Amino acid sequence: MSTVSRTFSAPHLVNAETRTRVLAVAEELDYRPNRAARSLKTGRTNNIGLIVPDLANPFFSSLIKAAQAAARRQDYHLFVADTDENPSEEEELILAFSKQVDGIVLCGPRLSNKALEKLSESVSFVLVNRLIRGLTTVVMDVAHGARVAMEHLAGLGHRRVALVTGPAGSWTSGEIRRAVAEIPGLDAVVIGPNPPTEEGGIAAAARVAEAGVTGVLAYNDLLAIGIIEGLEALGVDVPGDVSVIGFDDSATGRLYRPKLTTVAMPAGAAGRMAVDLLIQSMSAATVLETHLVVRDSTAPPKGTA
Amino acid sequence: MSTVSRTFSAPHLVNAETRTRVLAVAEELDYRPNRAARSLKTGRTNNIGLIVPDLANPFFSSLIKAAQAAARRQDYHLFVADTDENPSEEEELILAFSKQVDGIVLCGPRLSNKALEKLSESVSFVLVNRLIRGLTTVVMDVAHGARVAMEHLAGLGHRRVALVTGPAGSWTSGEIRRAVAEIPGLDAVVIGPNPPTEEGGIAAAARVAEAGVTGVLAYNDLLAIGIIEGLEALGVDVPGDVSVIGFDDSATGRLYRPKLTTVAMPAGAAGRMAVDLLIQSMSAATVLETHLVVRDSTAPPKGTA
DNA sequence: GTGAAAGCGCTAACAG
DNA sequence: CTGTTAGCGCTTTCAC
Repeated sequence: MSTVSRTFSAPHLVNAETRTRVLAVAEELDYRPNRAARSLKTGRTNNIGLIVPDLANPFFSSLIKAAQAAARRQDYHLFVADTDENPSEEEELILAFSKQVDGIVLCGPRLSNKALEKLSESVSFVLVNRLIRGLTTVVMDVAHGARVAMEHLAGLGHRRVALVTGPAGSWTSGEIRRAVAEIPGLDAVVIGPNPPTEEGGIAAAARVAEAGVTGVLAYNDLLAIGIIEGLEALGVDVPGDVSVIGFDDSATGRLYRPKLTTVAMPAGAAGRMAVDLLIQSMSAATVLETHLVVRDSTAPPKGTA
Repeated sequence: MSTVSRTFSAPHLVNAETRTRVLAVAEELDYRPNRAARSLKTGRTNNIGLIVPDLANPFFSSLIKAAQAAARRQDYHLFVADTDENPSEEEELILAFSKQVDGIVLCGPRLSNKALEKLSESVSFVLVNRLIRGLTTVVMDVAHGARVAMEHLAGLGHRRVALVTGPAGSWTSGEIRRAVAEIPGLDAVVIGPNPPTEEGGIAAAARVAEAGVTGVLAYNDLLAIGIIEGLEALGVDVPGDVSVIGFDDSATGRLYRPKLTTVAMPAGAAGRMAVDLLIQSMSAATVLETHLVVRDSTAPPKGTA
């Protein structure tokens, strides 16, 4: 019995010939170790939980895809769940997962620092795009992305711009806002918080139009596209009258017309890293780079040419 | 000890007052039942596996989102995995999941009927968009969608059309092809199989252009968009020279310019139903309706107006 | 309505 | 290198 156990979980401890025999019989009997029993004994599950605000958001899809692949390579399975941008659901999910996983990758958490610190006592987790001292994190350098985006607009001649922020409680949204506020000599009006969706953008478009700006940086591509849709419905041309930049470099933005200028975010890399950190139970604070992809939704302001 | 157990898994068997006391102490001790131990004893896990060909495909994202919500409502957790369109990976995943879930939702499986029937002896699963006698299935009426799409093209005056099919092994792709072949008096050239991605579409565009057709029905929106991109790169205007229809009604297609005419697919409903069927361990063959959404990528052929 | 006891399938000392 | 043994935390008869 122990020999069988060892054959599966520590093959090097068993004679090669015996091992082959065990494997052969296992195959014949269609035997596979029961993971529940193994977890019960070892306390480890070989499962990872992944919690995101919105499963349907393409940014998180890429992240999940990469995370799943990374987990699978190391014989881990991935639970996924969606909080619907709802902090209390987030907490419930963490609790529900906690006994069933070795750790949780929490993406764009909306819970407070305090709540997160408290929870981290009972489950180990890796935070993606949220920075809390003492917790393992993978963040993207959105501040840099925001600065480059604003420089791009300034370089084109834009002087008065809008920052259309994302959900309240989003760390990246706050970072972007902070970075923009610190750019010397920039006149940026802040519009938000907004739901990070196309609808959110359409709703924000009126406020953008009223703000009398010629450039817009939006929290993500979906929001940016919504803004463009809303603006065009109001008779404002993009990029003729107003330039718009998003975040994420999503396929939707790339295929949209005008092709969206956007800050590329390494979603896949983040998913992969988070899973790897969790499995190696390393603590670290990793910063991933971002860069601007200039396409057709930005141009010099009217009257410049 | 048993009383505590009963308090959590069969509360009605325990005195209301005792129950309250147990719950209070549990709360204080931060106690939550260990699911691994429970599974070990009961043989049930309260977990469901969900396997899709591509996690990053928005069609599957919607399906997953709905499936997760349905599972969560019934206190089930969802494992997800991505086969990368690879049948052998699909089989491995099924096997890897089998001991850890009560059932598997298999979306757009690429394995053979025989392999699937064999596997169904050791795990219970629900098939989405694949019809096999005796297995529980949720399929979308893509044949109807294809017919309506072709009627739409015919109604606009198109006589010679192309059907750009999806991956080999895809049941929906086969269904669409069959349905199209059976439409009387329709001259349809079949181009495929193709990977169901934008790149696949770009690659297929040349063959579409050579085929001398004025209308195209593509396996999904991604492929349709790729075809449009490829066609326009070749100087062919959509819908001026060629009309294009996709399948899925994805956000990307809705936002793309020209706004894509497409066959709407009830991805969310399918995910929800599949999970519900699995949990109720019902066997059934459910057919979900599809409908055509006419937008801007279709128009009468040149010289008709 | 509650407690006592057995056992789910595995792993991890430990002895041989 | 292999076998023996105890026990992970729960559920489920079976008594009471």
